[in-house]
Amino acid sequence: MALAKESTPVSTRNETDQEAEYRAQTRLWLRLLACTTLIEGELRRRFREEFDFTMPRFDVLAQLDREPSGLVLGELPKRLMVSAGNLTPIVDRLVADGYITRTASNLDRRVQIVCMTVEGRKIFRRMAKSHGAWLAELLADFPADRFDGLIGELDELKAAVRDALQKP
Amino acid sequence: MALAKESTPVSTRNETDQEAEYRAQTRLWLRLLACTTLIEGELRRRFREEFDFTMPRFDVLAQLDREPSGLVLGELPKRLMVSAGNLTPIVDRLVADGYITRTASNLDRRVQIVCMTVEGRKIFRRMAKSHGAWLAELLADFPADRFDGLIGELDELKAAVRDALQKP
DNA sequence: AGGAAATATTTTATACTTAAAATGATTTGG
DNA sequence: CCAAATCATTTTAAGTATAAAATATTTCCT
Repeated sequence: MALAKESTPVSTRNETDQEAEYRAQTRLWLRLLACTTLIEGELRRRFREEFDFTMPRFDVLAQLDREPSGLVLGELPKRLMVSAGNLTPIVDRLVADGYITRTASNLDRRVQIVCMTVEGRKIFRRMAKSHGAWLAELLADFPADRFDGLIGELDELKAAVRDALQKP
Repeated sequence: MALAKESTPVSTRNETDQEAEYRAQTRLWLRLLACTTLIEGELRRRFREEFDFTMPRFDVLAQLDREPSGLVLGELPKRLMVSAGNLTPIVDRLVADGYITRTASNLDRRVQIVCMTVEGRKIFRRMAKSHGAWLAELLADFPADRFDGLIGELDELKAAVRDALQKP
């Protein structure tokens, strides 16, 4: 890093150490971001080209595929880690296009239940299969015997970050 | 429109094995995405709250911080892995706010050079320090002795994906 | 030289994303 | 029993992102 053009006074020595420590964490973060961006960009491109579909739409369907009896709308932002307001137009479009239904609960009229249609499920399955194949293709050169190890590390990383976010 | 491209590198296996393999790769992808989303969301929140700044803007400044003599505008989309059109309004705003300058090259009037201002650099340094501290805080619970290992794995993963993207 | 290809950047159209305010429905506490 | 707090969802405003078309400039090829 080209930070040290001026000589650092003795009094800021711990500052320099601090920056050295930050560097390792920044490297990890940049690698994580680079991998995600790389894969995400390619997946988006293929979704668009092959199915004229977007990843956020696919992600919603993926959640609903696991729930044959549908899902309370409010569950989606939690599971997908996006804001609630974001989902409104996405769900709107999926409904308009016939992939899912949205029905108000009659126990609590604030609540809405979203559920994949038969036709939606059929199309989703086709896309999910391609999605798996694309990932397999993109990850083919990564040694198969190190998959589980990396998954485990990332699980721990995620747990550690979650813990850190809980603390304050 | 019809790109009859079969992306099935494991075509000799039966469907069950294929799906089982896809599952491991999907798990890895979802973990990667979850970690990135979690960290990115928190960083964005803090940038906004502490500095009323966004991450894309910070990312541009981070590139320019390494280049005291400025950077050809066209380098930014490559380094940041975003589209060129995306950067136009971001650079516009950074110029308007006095963080950077944009000057046309007089050797080639298509080309523009962007360069951080003295004031921009000062503010950037302050933000970069906080950014490092936030990352340190978020990653504090991840064992320090496994940092380098994970960084190495991610480097390999990135290289593998890049290779896979090169192939066709 | 003169027109075609290439290059750098911007514009346009569309979609995603968040934060914060607004809306409408339900629960709760005095 | 009703006003206030709470909750689920939508709307709004601003910013980010892409792909594709447009613009402006330079280079390349006879």
